[in-house]
Amino acid sequence: MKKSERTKQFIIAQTAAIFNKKGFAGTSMADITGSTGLTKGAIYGNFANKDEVALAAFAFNYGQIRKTVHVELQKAENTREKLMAYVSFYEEYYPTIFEWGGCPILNAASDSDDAHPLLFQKASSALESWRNNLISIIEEGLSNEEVKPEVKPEVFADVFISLVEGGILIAKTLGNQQSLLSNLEELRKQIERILI
Amino acid sequence: MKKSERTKQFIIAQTAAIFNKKGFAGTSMADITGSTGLTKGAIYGNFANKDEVALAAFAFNYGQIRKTVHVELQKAENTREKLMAYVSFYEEYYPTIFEWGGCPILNAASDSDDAHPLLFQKASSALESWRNNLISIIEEGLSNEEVKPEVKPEVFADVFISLVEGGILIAKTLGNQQSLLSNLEELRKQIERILI
DNA sequence: TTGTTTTTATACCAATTGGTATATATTTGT
DNA sequence: ACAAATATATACCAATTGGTATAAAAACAA
Repeated sequence: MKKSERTKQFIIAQTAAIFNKKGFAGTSMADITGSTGLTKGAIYGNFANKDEVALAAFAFNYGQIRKTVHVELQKAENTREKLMAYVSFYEEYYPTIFEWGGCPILNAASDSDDAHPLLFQKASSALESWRNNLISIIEEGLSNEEVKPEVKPEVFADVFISLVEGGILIAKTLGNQQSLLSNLEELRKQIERILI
Repeated sequence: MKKSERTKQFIIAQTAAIFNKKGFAGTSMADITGSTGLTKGAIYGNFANKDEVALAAFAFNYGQIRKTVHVELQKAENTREKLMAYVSFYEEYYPTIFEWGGCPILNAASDSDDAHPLLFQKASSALESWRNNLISIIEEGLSNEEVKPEVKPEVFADVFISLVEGGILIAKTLGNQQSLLSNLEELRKQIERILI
């Protein structure tokens, strides 16, 4: 790995949480140089502009979560285990997610919807891919006769995502983890309810 | 109503949607003077600083929703009708909410959590009061024997809020209203499920 | 080790940021 | 209608914004 690539990764790692917490407009180049200890010369030598750092930071934040979920998902062997793997992931990692400023998809989507179309598109794609993955799991469950035939995959996927993101939002805003934990427990029940 | 108060209300009305869409850091004084047609002199003659305009804009956005929900809620006579009134409100007004940049509580909470403690506190209070209102409705339903005794008010309130806010988030991010509408339909079913 | 390429620090830039002093208009109470 | 109070426009401010040219320093290939 060349020096430039290492520096790039270092900059991303140092600024990812800042962008997630303060948003695109709220994060300045001074924040970036400050948190990395590098100068503007180094930043602009590795990134074309602030936008590219923000985009890379989002990809990093999202990638961390994606990667970890993927590992949990690999262990799962049927529909129940796959859906429950998501729940377990959030039960286990929510303190880390909170430390990093909350869910990057929620943050990036509501931060950039009107101001930063490129970042918004990335957030949108990330959410869509999560949703599509849930839909696939349920569709597979339907054809395997693990899921009740009247279940609509899209509808359940949206409820699923809402209980997770809503739980994070409430817990972070009210400062009580319990709201997320009880949402996850409720999600468990709703998963059981759609299974045969 | 004095001139200053009228101007104040005018500034708030013109900037409320901008703050909701672009966030605190993303909205500049130039945005405020631009959208009102007034100069800095006029703005700073009526508000101490940008913070106060942002705070007033949030209060306005939240107040609009609160007021309209309150009207719908007045017509309701029992637990079912009260809970359903919320659902009907969102079914009816979601196009307006989207035009204004989405739910002000969600936006303000995720915009200000790390950057602007005062605004975050307002968003937090707003969410708490919504949650408390739902809890009260369910508690009353419990003592009236309209709600099944095993129902936990806090848990259901969190699920309720999550389905609404999650639906808004998904619909706005993916550009499909259907996710919100199906969440609201699902919420209706979940309300029926806790009723006796 | 040397010569070339790449990476970084410094110093600078114009534009914009939030904010203020003040003088001129405009309301307002009488 | 008139004087006092209030509100607004203009011109300005220092600080910060994102970004660039350039020269020194470090990494790299031979």
